[in-house]
Amino acid sequence: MALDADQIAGTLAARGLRLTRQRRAVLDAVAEASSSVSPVQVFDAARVRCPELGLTTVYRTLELLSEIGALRRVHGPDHCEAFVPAGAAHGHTVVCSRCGRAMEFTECDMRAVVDAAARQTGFRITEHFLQLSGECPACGERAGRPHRAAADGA
Amino acid sequence: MALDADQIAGTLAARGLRLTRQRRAVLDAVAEASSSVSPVQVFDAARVRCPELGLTTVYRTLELLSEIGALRRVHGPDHCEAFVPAGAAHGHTVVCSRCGRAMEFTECDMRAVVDAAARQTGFRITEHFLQLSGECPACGERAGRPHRAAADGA
DNA sequence: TGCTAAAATGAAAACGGTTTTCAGTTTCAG
DNA sequence: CTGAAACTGAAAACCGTTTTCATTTTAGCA
Repeated sequence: MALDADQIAGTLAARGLRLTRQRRAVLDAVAEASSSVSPVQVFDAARVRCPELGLTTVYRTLELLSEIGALRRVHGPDHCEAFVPAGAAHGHTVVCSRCGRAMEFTECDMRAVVDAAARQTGFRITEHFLQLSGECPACGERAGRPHRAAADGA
Repeated sequence: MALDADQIAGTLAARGLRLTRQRRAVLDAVAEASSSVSPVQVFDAARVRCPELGLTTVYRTLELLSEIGALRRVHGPDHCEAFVPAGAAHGHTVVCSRCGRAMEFTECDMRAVVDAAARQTGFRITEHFLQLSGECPACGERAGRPHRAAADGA
């Protein structure tokens, strides 16, 4: 997920802040994740690179990086507090209910749904959180289901 | 939100469970709320009717009523864990990010989106979790936004 | 190169919401 | 009436998050 470390470093510097080794580790951990991640997941992942990293710093950094727009907070169905790289914020996640593998999909046109909801409720809708789940191709095959082309769409 | 107490009592009875005074108080508290409510809000509201009600019971009841489909869990603006009465129809929830008020919308046709996601990822999609958030009509007006008749079919 | 002030850090304590434990009460079937 | 199961509230335990605090790192500068 394209998170330009230099650019982020610049944004921080403009505030007199720094992109330290710890912050870099947190940033990378979120960027490399295949789905939204909770603070503890970030902690575990980032610790591989930066073993002396503390959980406190993870929280502080997630907060900070959200503030400057590098990350985005999302409400996951499981963990309420989860983070995704800001670039992926408008993509959505498909999670395999068998193996947990997650993929992003970006070709999502929610306009019709959002418009319908706005029409029905009168809300001015500004955000949507969508998470799909099902069976990934690998699990489908493993379960003996013939591997139909992805474009099949059924 | 129409929550038919008799029907719920029946659903509970089918499991050998009961709609006690306390559970009834919790149910009513959520049903009467104008927005999504947190466990503590339910506690406070239900206590007016049932002063000896304990917070523990509120948690247990909210869990139970969600399980049988009488309530729906949503992500509130402040509190992650919030509840709204579940409409009879299987719908989705729109939550106001200002005041927490929630509405259901049922005219949701996710087929296009789901198909697109399946096409892009190769997943066989079986479930979706969708939550919209934005600004409810009342908050929109309060914020000085002209009341465009979104709900009036405009 | 040293020095200073600000930024940043981790460990531990504090905090607050949720869950579990437990002993006692209510309800229902027989 | 009696026994078993459902149900309850208070208190304790639990767990994720935030705050506190003493220490370390860093950038700017003489």
